[in-house]
Amino acid sequence: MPTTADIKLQHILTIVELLSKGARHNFVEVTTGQLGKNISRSQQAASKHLLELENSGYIERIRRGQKFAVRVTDKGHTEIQNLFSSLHAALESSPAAIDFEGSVVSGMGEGAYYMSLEGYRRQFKDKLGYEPYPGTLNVRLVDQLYMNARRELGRHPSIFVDGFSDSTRTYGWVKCYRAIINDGAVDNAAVLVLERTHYDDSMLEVIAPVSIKQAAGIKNGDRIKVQVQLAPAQMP
Amino acid sequence: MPTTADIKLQHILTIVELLSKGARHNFVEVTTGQLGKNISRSQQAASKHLLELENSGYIERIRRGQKFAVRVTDKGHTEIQNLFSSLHAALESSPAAIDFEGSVVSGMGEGAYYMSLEGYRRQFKDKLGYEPYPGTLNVRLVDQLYMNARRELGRHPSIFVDGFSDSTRTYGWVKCYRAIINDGAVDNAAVLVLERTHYDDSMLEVIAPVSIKQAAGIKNGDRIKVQVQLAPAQMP
DNA sequence: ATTACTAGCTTCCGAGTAC
DNA sequence: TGTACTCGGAAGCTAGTAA
Repeated sequence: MPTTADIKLQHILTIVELLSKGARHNFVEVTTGQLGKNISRSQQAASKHLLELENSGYIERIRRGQKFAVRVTDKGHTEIQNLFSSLHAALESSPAAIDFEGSVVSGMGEGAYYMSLEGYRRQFKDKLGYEPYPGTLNVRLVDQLYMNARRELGRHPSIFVDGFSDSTRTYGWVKCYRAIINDGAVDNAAVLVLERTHYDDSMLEVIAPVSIKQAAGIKNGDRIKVQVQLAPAQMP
Repeated sequence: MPTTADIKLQHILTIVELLSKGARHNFVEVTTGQLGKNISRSQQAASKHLLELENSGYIERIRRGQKFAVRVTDKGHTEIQNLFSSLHAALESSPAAIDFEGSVVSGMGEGAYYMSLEGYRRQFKDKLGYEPYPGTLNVRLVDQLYMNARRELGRHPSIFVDGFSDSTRTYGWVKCYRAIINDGAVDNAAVLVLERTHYDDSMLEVIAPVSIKQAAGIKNGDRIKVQVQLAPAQMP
């Protein structure tokens, strides 16, 4: 629960604008007209904001002839810092993991075949650190909710396996995402997003260095949880 | 000018609350009642917020029976990041300097006497890196604006010179702030804030390794600019 | 020119309630 | 239980204008 105290949301833009004019430590001259323009409000609204902020002790004003010189007080600065911290926490607290749930289905064998090609296997070894156990585990997602997440999975940064071609045809790229099966039964699996897939968004294809079915003690039709680990979020 | 785009201020709390519940990558179940409580609004308001955010593409919802599962979209996340960046810039952009303007007055000689005591001089040498030119320069501030700033100068982090005592009496501490005179005519001066001062808020006492009057080419009565350099702002 | 008051409009919120 | 509709009141904004 964000602890944004008792400052009015509407006043944030005003204080931010003042701060960016350097009003943290020095009194700066601002006209209500200019301020209004900068916060996309009328001159009158800006005037009201300043009055309210002054009455609440968030800013300090000194008459300079007809204009005012304004400075943000410690109280005002603290409020903005609190909001900043709330945003920081909210943006950081992303667990950077996407949870899926589905049921194990017998693969079509097709995916398993492609993934066994030397052109892919060599890259898996290089980039994932292991040669996958033969075959891919197919997971049929059980809820629209997971399908939506699946659809956008490929947009996240991935371990990228390049496509290649042999004498007869070309093979598309594969994006790999490290994943954990059933809360840790297998902790170094990888979910694959294929350039040319034969499945829709309701299917997840998973590989691992070992047999997932065996390691997790599951069989076709069983429920399975797949947690995709994303790269740590980047902060600007 | 902050570039906070077209998201409504009122919706920020809602998105932040959703994000802190982990709704960045996964759909999370939230009831409008609970959400309303957490953002200090009614259930109805929360419901309206979600509807508007959904229509604007900032969040995505999926019906789960009677409840909803909600996720923040990239668009929504970007908006919050933009606001975050604005705040960051506003809080950072503090030039961390306080400007003063005043006129040079002949000191009372008193300050100069105290500052020449060995108990102070040794610490100046240690902590400022130089032995001050004998005497302090006194600056009478010319505007209420500067006096207000002067009053709170002592609250900022300083180079602290301890008090001491000799056989006859005790001497108070001195807070030093590095300062620049007349845009660089002297760039290693220091403004002093004394525990026991005999001046009011309209006076600034300045020392430097050289004669400020001589280095800046000024005499009593002349206008002078003193820019106090604060330590870089700390970010939580 | 600048601040800020008033009047009126729009937006936002909360209560009651349908589903 | 849940969501979300309508409606009345509160809050915020703008235009006009006084000082």
